[in-house]
Amino acid sequence: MKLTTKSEYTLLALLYMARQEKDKFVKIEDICASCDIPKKYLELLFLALRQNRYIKTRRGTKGGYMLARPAGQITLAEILRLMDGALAPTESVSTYFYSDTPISREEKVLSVFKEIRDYISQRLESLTLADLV
Amino acid sequence: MKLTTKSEYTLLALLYMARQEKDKFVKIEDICASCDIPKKYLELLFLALRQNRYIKTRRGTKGGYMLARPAGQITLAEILRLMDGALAPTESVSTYFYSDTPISREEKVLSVFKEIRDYISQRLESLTLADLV
DNA sequence: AATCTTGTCTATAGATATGATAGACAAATG
DNA sequence: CATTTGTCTATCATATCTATAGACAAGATT
Repeated sequence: MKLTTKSEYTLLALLYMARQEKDKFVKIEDICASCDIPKKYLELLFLALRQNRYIKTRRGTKGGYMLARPAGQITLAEILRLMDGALAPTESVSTYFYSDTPISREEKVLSVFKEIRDYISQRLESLTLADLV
Repeated sequence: MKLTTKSEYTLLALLYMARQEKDKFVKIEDICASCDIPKKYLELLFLALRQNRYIKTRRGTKGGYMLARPAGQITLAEILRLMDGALAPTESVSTYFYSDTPISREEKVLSVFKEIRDYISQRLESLTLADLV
């Protein structure tokens, strides 16, 4: 688990959108100005958000971005996973990891890391954008 | 928080030492062979451990490394912090961070991250090497 | 004393990840 | 058809991570 500016920028931008009136497209320019994010970089992040159906867009004058689903249906966990990968503190306890390495024989170590992983997941899955506005 | 091989290697090595009979110096060679860690790399990690008084050493034949304190007095938290830095999920909620950035105005986001940070710290501070052997 | 063994320390190299930018292209609007 | 705004791929600079090299220091053995 390493949350980078990708997650931070994305969260800021999504919360900005969540605060807009319903069905209003907001320009990336506005978000960048308000949240102090480099425009070209946020475009890249939005590309991923759009391809994963978290936001929808329209081009041209009057174009922009808006949430594709109600804020209450977008969890923090899915956003952070999309932007910065698995929430587990180490690869060795990431859900789809398996290999017979020395650390995989340290059962007690692994179980602590798994406990932490589960706590983080549950906490972040229980929160939606609506909870954070 | 990003746990890398530094933390994993270090933990493996410390646990190996914790399992030895008391007052026995163990050669880095042995640890590397047993835990599958590159020797030169582990030397580097041990340097930090030694400078921070977690292990003590002796050179020459019959030399090697051993824990400088009882395993029950070395917490997981201090080792992981030493090797991979702050346990907070993001810089923005790391203890000595302050700056007036957009994220610092998102109180609810920050408080979730702080909650996670506190959970991780408490969990890891409550565990010592002795608990993991 | 000479030599072997093992740890100390600084420098550096290669690979990967992160943060950011450039620019050609596509579609909506007036 | 010109302007505006989003789409997408490529690329770059910097930082971080993993690992190695090599000169040096000190304890052990003979």
